[in-house]
Order: sequence, then structure tokens, then C-alpha cells
Amino acid sequence: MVEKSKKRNRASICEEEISALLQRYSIKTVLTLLQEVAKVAGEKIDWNAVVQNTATGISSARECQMLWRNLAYGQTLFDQFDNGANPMEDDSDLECELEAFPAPSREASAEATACVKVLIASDCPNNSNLPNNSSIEAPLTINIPSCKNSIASSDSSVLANAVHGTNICIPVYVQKQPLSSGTSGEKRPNSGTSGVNYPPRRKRRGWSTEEDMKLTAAVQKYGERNWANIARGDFEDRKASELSQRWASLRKKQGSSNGGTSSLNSEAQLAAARRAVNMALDMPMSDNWKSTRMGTVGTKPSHQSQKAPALTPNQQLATAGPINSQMSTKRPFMNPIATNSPDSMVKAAAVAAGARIATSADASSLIEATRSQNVVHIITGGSSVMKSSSNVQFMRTAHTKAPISPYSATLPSVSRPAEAQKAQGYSMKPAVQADLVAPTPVEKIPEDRSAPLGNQSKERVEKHQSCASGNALRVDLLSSEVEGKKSSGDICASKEINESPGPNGAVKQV
Amino acid sequence: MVEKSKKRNRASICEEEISALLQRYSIKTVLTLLQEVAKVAGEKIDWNAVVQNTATGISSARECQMLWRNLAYGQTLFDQFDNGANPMEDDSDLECELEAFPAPSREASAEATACVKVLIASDCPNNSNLPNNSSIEAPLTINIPSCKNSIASSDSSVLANAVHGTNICIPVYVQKQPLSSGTSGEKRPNSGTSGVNYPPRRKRRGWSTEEDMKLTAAVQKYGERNWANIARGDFEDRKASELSQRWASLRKKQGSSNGGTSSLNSEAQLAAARRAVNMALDMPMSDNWKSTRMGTVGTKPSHQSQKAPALTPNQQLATAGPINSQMSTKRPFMNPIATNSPDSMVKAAAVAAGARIATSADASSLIEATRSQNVVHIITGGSSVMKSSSNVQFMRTAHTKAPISPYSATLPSVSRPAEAQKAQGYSMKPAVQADLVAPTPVEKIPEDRSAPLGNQSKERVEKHQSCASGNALRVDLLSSEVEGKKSSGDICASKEINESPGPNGAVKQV
DNA sequence: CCGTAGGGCTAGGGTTCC
DNA sequence: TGGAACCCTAGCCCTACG
Repeated sequence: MVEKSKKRNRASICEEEISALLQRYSIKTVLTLLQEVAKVAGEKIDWNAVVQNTATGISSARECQMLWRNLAYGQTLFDQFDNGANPMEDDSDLECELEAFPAPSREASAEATACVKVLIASDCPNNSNLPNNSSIEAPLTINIPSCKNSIASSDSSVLANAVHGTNICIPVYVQKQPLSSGTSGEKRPNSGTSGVNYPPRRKRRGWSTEEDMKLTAAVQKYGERNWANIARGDFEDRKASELSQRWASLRKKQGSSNGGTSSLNSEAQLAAARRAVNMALDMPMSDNWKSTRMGTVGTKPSHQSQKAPALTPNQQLATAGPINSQMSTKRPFMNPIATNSPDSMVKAAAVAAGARIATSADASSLIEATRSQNVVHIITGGSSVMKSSSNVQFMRTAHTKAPISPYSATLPSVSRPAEAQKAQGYSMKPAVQADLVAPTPVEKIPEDRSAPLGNQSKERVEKHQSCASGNALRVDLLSSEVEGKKSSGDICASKEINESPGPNGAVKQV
Repeated sequence: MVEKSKKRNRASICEEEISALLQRYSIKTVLTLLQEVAKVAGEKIDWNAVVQNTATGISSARECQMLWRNLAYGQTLFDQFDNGANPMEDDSDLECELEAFPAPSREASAEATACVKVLIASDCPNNSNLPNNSSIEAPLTINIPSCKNSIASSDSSVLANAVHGTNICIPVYVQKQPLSSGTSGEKRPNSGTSGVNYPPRRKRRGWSTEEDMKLTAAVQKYGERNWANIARGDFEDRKASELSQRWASLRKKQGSSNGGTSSLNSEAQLAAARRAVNMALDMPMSDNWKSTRMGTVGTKPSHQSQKAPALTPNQQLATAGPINSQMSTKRPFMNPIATNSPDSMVKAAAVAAGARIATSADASSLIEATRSQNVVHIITGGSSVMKSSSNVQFMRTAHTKAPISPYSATLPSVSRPAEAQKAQGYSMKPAVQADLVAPTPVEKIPEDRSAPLGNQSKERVEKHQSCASGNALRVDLLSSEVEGKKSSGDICASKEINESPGPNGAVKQV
């Protein structure tokens, strides 16, 4: 009688079976049993206990189980069992997945679902204990069409059915909720057993320094716009919006206070950029190349014609190289002396060597930076603070040692991460990225977390790449006044150039 | 002299090579060449043409090529070639990927990258044509440390370097950009050749009533589908998609304010839900089961103890079933007569059978509905209007044919889509979802576009699932007064229950 | 190419709580 | 009382899909 085969894990259930069920048990019986079963704690169901307290009228635990099994996975109903028969072991339950045949319509599903939810939610059977003060009876009126007419699919027939049908009303008991005073702001009580409280307002939880740092790190890692990713990855109990908000708050604070604490990706990058510029354009040859690094990656791509504009300098000197060189010495050779950090020198050299990406790691970091933030800051010397809106790149540079003119520069096209490897592979035309480090920044670069970054940065970059793959690279400069503490340096001849990065006045000074 | 082996696709480049390069060519020379090469259109580089116009001072096409190859993929520099020597074929370029050794630091990469970007972006060589009106010269000051000191890695030494170094200033030419008016929302000009605009996220700009009316008029004029035309014609600074979206929003609002025009998903769903309720609780057995569908899915999950409360009805009847049944006939058997749509009957049966999800399609549709809107409306007969904020489910039901008492009911936990399959698999306790359709709605369901949906709904649902996976299902009822046109029906004994769904007074009447 | 649907993200503004 | 945390909604953008 009972299918014991646990192997059955897929079956279809059709109207015949339901017909059989409903001809034997009323819907109310069925629902009552389901409710009672649902109330059983734990996984195992003590059918004897169920049947003792059941309101279904079923007196046999075995029958209860049978009915339930039919409900749960379509076990065949049978009608011969002793009233005192013990139920089967739970282990004899099937692992079964019933398939609808044919599938009901989407609307029907939704309809049924919504309906059942209402009923389910009122888990107070109308024949049990009275609704107490915390419960409210709400009538749910149901029209029972007179079912003699067949084929009631059109609206008119539906209406006719309604007219001829009868209405029944079933009480729905629900937990009474305290009226919200609107402004009282009281916390929603965690009413224990009734569960499903409203998405309760979470307890307010301040941000610890640790969390802030974690956030900072995450932003550096993911960029400023990927709050959802950050939230999923590192902040289990903070929402993306909270992260964003907190980040804005942090930025505001640090921006207004002064140089802030940590160098963000953008900031570090931009500070680095300035130093790099310092180095790149006239690197003395007096450096020690020993124990330094050089990384340049170039690959000749098969048929990609991407190119990037190169640089302007024009000075020409030729120097005999010590290695692998049969070249003429057009430039006085200096003994390699370690002047700066090896890394710096190497990178400066890399720039000189063609503004190519040095390593895939570098490429990815660049890409990441580019993707994760559209703002690039190069702040030289000054302690000014600037906040820029998305999609604007700032570079603060100046003529002399304490220059504080911010520029905004649009980044050239950059590959998205997935294409990082590919992007490295240009040799027909040198790639636009490069590596170098200028070892001697004039002053400490003030921290500034700018660079809010659109989540579209990735795609945006991609688009740029496609639409501006030629020489079309633009630098938008923006010079702004110095804010914050007075800069000890002089602002050199930087012009006041206000570039509107967007229609929204995307450039903001904080 | 030239490595022709195309097999070389991986090599390392180190400081020695760079040293060799820089001792022979100045950085400016290098950069100039790179820029010039970058400007070459197409994939192939005509070195003879390059050398004719070069500002590098290099007079040999062969040398140019050699230098470029060194830059691109580290080809060894050599110094013996005729000035008139023809360059090698491009095909002799290597496919090579240079690896940095050792890899530069991340910061160094970023620094170099940003720096180079600035330079690259100003692709107006300072020795070429004057910047025109659309260009702006911005000084980029670069500090050139005096390179005699070695090991300048600490900040202090960096500073010292800066002090002792010299600054040079290179002009950076950039396209002048029109000032943005801030909130004007003007479109960012597509500055043609300069490319790479950043697609800035436009500042959000709410829709004024005037705009809405304008939009309405435009829609009436052009029809609902020609958003592109409308945008071009009347909405300079709105995109077609925005118009479409706004229109949908407007329609939703208006739909809820009165009879509206079209039936929305949520509304249809909820109307269906009511009908389903009508059907479910006392389905007559006089239906024709032929050619109908039944779908129920149940699986016994391994160790999941999720359960859902079942329903209240208590009436018990038993009927002999025609199929597969050896059961006792406790209930009068009626010949199956097709009373309603097959789908409906099937779904009603499904509810009866345990409020389980019928099919995965249904499950997903349910999930979708739940996810996409937190508001469920079941409006019976009345023409009242209600707007609810997220996370509240309303069901309007009543005793009789024109009932208009809205209830708010919290949805039970619902799986998110990814877990839909999993969610189907409960058989230890029946799942909460179910399918059924009541075929005979009493009245036409008024349209109501409610269900504003936060994008957090998903997470909320998820949370519900986790925190209320037991029997904790609650129904919060909310009865509101009828708004809008007078309902022809009577408002039955629905109580006035106002449940505050959230701290924000989420329940709003429109 | 145009439209739509749907998802992601955030600015903005409200509410609650400290 | 103000600010911080929380929350929601509207608006924008993007991608798929038709």
C-alpha cells in the first residue's frame, strides 16, 4: 500500500488524484491537517500526537499519515487500516518531486499562491481557542459558484456563476498589531512565535573604526560603486546603501577635516601619477639599475588595431647602453646609481619604454582602479580637499613645489578586467598604460577619497574603448581654488579651467 | 639583428634593457615616437611616413622601427643600420608578451598609469600646432629630483629630493569643455573627436507636474510606443527610456487612483488570489476533471525543517474517489462536471492538496511576484484605491459580493529564484505556496497598480525565510475606508485594523 | 534601431534613535 | 536638538530580449 521505494523522486500528479482526495476528504479537513502538521516542531512528525489533538476528525494516526503523504507527495490513498494502526516510520517517506501535468498557468499559480497565503497566515483554526486580545478576526468572504454550469471561462459566465453561487465566509485570525503612532518610532517587537515580523527596523548600530577600515579596504578593493558586491562579500549585516552612506560620511569627514587617514585607491593612484609624471619626462640617467625591477608587457595582437596616443616630449638624446647594445652613444652615459626606489626607477623606465602595462598585475590594478573609480586625483603639495562627483578625473598638479591646481582629466579608454590580458597584448601600437614611479614627490600627498564610481564604469570603459579607440583621448582640466589649510606652496601658473564633466555639475568642492 | 622568431611570446624585461634604452634615447624622444606611432591609422605602420614627419629627430625609418620594437616588446636595440634602410616588414614583429621582473608594486603601477594617462591625454605635442580655441593649455609641473642621492624612499628623503630637484613644466592641452550648469541636466556634449567622454551619471531630476502633463500629451499625440520620437520631439533632456519609465509610473499611479486602463501584473495576480480563495475553501466536487491539469510538487528534503502553517477549515466530508481509490465513501460522490476552467479546478485542487507549489514555473512566478512587489492586493468588488508602501501585502476581501475591506498580510517566506528548485522540495512539511484558481470572480476587479517595489525586496524575503522559517507566519490585516468612487457593494463586517508596516508610515492611501 | 522588462545603483528625503 | 543610522522611493543607467 505504501510505496516504500525511496528511489521515486519524480512523479506527476494529476487531477484524478486530487479528485480522489477531495472526494474522500473535504478541503477543510485537508487544510486542517496541513496546519496541524505544520505546527509540529522538528522534522519528525508524531502522528499519534497529531491524531490526538486533531480537529480533522480523523481518528487514526495511520490515516493521518496517509493523508499527509498523499498531500505531500501523492502517495496513493487507501482505505483499509485499523484505527489503532501505528503510522509508518517517517523514514518510509518518499523523496519525491511531483511534477504538475500539465503546468498551470502563471496567473493561476499566482492567484492560488496569494490566496493560500492568506489562509496560511491565519493559522488560528476557527474551531479552536477563541481569538484572544492579540488576535483579530477578519472575515474572508468567498464566493462559491454554483458548480452545475460547465465551462465558465468568459467573464459573463463567471459573473453568472457568481450570481448563482453562494458566499461563504471564513474567519481569518491574525495577530493584532499595535497601531503605529507614526512618529513614535518604537521598535517593532520581535513577537516570538508569530514570526514574520515586518522587516523590522534593525537596531541601530554605529560604525566602529574597524568597520570603517574594513569598509575602506573594501572600497579600495572593489571600488566605490560596487556596494552590492562589497555588501555581499565583506559586510554581511550591512546593506549596500548603508555602506554607500557610510562611505560618503567618512569621505565627508575626512575631506573636511584634512588629509584623512588612508590613501585610497584613487588617491594613491593619483598621487602616484603625479610623482610618475615628475619622473617620467626627464628622467636622469644617473640611476642605479641594479636590483630594480622592470616590467613591460607587450604582445602583438593578431588583428587589433587599438592604439593610444603617445606623448609629447621631443628632446632627443642618445646614450650608449651598457647591455645588449651595439648602439651609438648619443647621450652621455651615467653609471647606474640607485637614486630612488628600485620600483620607482623601473617604472619610470617603463613609462619611458612606451607607456605600456608592466605586468598583468599592474594591468589589472590599473583596470580595477579605472573601473572602480572614475576620478583620478593627482594632488601635488597642497592640502586642499576636493570632492568630485563621478566620472571626473582630477589631477592636481602645478608648476612648482607646492602646486595646487586641480585638473580633471578624462581617463583614456581602459580595458575591463576580463580583457586585461588581451589589453596587454598590443604591440602593433603601444598600449596606453604604463608604469613608472617618480620617487620624489614634492610633498606629502593629502589624502582624499574622491572617486565615486558608477557601477557602469566597467561598461563605460568598454564603450570608451570602442568609441575612442583612436587617438581620441581627452584631458579635461579643472583648476580649483585651494581649500582647507593654506598651502605653503605657491600656486603656479595653472589656469582656472573649469571643466564640466557632466550636466549635473559633477564637480563639487567639499 | 632582428629577432624574427615569432615563437617568442614570453620574455622578461628588466632594468638593464631600459637602462640601455634610456641611455640612448631620451624619454621625450621615446614619448614622441610613441605618440606619433599611436597616431598612425590602421594596423600597419608606415615607418617611412613616420620618420618623415617625426619630431623625434630620428631620421631612419629603420631606426624608428627598431626603437618602437624595443618599446613594444623589448627587441634588442642595435646601432648599425643605414639611414636609408627600409624598415622590416611589420610581419616580422614578434608576438611577445613581456613580463616584468620583478613585478612592480601595485601603487607604482597605478602611479605610472595615471601619470601616463595625463600625458597621453594631452596628445597635442608642445611643438606642434597651437592649441586652438577649443583647447586649453594646462601646465603640468613635474619635479625632477636631483638624482645624485640614492635611496630616496622615505618621505623625508623624497622631500629632500624634491627640494634639490628641479621642476619642469610641460603643457597639457586639453579640450575646453563648456561649463555645466549644474542642475540643468543638459546632456553632455558629445565632443566629437576627443572621444572618451565619461558618461556621467546625470543628476537625478524629478518629474514635475508640468513635465508629466507634457508627457501625457505627447503620449496621446504619438502613442505609447514612440518614445524615441517623443524624446526627440518634446523632451530634449529626457531619454526615451526615461519617458517610458515615467509613463509606466504615471500609469500605475493613475491606475490605482481609479479604474485605470490596463491590468497590471500585481493586480491581476491579486484579483486572481481572491478568486482562488473563493474557490479553494469549499470546492464543490461536481467538476469535470477531464482535460484539466494538476500540478503539485513535493519533495522530501534531507534535513530541512522548514514548515508552514496550514489552514483552518475544519469541515470534513469524505467522498469516494474514482481513481486509485479503495477508500471509503464518506462523502457523496459527484460526477465530475466541468464547472470552471480546468486550470482553476486543478489549482484549487492543488491548494486543497496541501498548498504546495505546483510547478517550478509557478514557483518562480510566485517568487517573482513576491520579489518584485511587496504589496499584494486583493480587491473584491469595490473600487477603492489604496497605495501601500513596500513590504506590506494587502488583500481586500469581504463577506459579500462587494466587499471592500483591505487587509494587509505579510507574505510568508518565499525563496528567491535561485532557490526555487530547492524550495519545492519539502515534503516533511508541506510548503506554503500553492496553486489554485477560482474561476468565478464576483465582480470585475478594479485595476490597481500598487506594489512599488524596492530593490531590497529580495533581501527582505530572504531574511524572512531565514528568520521566520518556522510556523512564524503572521497576517496583519488592515482595513481601510473606501476611497474613490463609491462602491456599489456593501462593506461587510471588516474591522478597521490599521497595522503600521514600517517606521515610515508605509501604508499610504492614495 | 527601437521598446520593454528587469536589475543594479544611488541621491534624496523621511524617520528613528542616540 | 542635531546628527547618525536606517529606510524607502524615484530616478538613472545598463543589459537582454523581442
